[in-house]
Amino acid sequence: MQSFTEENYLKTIYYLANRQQGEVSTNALAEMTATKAASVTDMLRKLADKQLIHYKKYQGVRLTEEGERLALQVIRRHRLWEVFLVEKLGFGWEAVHEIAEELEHVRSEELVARLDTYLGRPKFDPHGDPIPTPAGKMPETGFRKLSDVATGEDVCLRAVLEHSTEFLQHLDHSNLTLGCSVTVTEINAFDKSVLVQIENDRTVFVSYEVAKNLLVDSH
Amino acid sequence: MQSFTEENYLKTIYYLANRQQGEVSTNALAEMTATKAASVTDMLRKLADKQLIHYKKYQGVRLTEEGERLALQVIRRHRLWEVFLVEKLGFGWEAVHEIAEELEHVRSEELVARLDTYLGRPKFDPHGDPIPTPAGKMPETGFRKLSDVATGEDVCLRAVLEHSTEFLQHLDHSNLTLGCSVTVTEINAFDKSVLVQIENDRTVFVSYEVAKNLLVDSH
DNA sequence: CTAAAAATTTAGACTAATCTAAAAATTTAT
DNA sequence: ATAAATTTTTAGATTAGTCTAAATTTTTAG
Ligand SMILES: [Mn+2]
Ligand SMILES: [Mn+2]
Ligand SMILES: [Mn+2]
Ligand SMILES: [Mn+2]
Repeated sequence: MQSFTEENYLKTIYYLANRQQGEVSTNALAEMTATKAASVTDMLRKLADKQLIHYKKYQGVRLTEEGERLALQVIRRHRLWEVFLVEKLGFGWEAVHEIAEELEHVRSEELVARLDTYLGRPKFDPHGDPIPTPAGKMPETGFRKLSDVATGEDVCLRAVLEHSTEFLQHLDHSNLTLGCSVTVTEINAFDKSVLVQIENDRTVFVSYEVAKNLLVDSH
Repeated sequence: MQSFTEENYLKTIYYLANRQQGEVSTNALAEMTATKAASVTDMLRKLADKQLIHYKKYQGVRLTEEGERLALQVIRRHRLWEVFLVEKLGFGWEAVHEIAEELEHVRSEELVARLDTYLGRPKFDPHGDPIPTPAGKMPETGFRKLSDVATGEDVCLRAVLEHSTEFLQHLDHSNLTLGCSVTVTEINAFDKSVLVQIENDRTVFVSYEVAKNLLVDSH
């Protein structure tokens, strides 16, 4: 059994490993967990002793199979709770992350299984992130960035890469909702901003910064 | 802001103070929290420093107003989550306490308020225990024990005093469900066991041990 | 009312998680 | 290829919560 702290480290290692390529560095972990590098080193030794990570001094860190399984269980719980908070309790998608950070540490297999059933076995969380399987596998999504879509293409908004309140509220104000169908009508050659038509209705302006953080697929 | 541990001590002090009369003893707390008396003493000093309890060495302990308010907030969260687990996720009433022990420590006013609304502002948890108000007051229930009911009286099952799995499952098997109306048809003079007729239908045998742990009211 | 028993507190130690400052290893740049 | 810069680890402390063993206070009983 792991502590809250150990679970948070495992989750963070998972995220960083999938953000960059190869081993995760001590400093990157220190920044993400808002601790100091010295503290991270101590924890890495502990996780290595428990066989949850591969760790050689000065060489960075990588999850073992068991470590990845545990990390994905935590992420599964996090994302299921986020679905609950949005779908059942009516929270906005910008408000749920903080609360899910706490709920994710309630470890009861039975609870997670029943919550999953209650929510209708969702495949994605409110931000479009895939929910890991009970067995501990992260589903692949073939999403690409809106900034990579060609003019005239008709795609479906699926996920956000940026989770900040400001970004999510900006999307709300622009009527850009996950699940909605958009057509790229124009791409500005200079600043790469795009105009998209939402659900064959109104057209909205999307800056390159925003388009880079929106994931879509082709229905 | 209190730690999980501090919240658990406050809650335990509240329960013990309302179980007996007067101050709560160090040993009673040690037993309830499954720690040693020496550890309790350390924590009592800390809670006293934070003005959450009245504490004089060797004299036992009592919650301050602020301490009681916090204890009741924890109990409110615990009981609301128990309602959620039974009503929404379909857990049996014997299975929810353990999980609620963890969920009760997720501190988000907004979460508790929304959960309360979502559940329909319940007044009682699955065991018939009253849910404290958001302001931190414990509602009074005028319940009395089934063992104190006279022959011929018609009452409603409202709560259990004993929360063990064995007891709760025994009630399930006897078709004794909270909310159901029972009439005492006979009281055995020797062992104080009673016969009750459930919902004007079948009659079941209730031992004195069980009757002492069932609370009822007169509709 | 004293002496034994019981309850409580103190003293000193341990673990988990963190920190700062200093040392060591690795990477980068001349 | 060496020196400088950066990253990482070690050393030594700190805090929360816990423990055992010993000391102290309160309660109970003769
Ligand atoms: Mn999140
Ligand atoms: Mn999310
Ligand atoms: Mn309970
Ligand atoms: Mn209960």
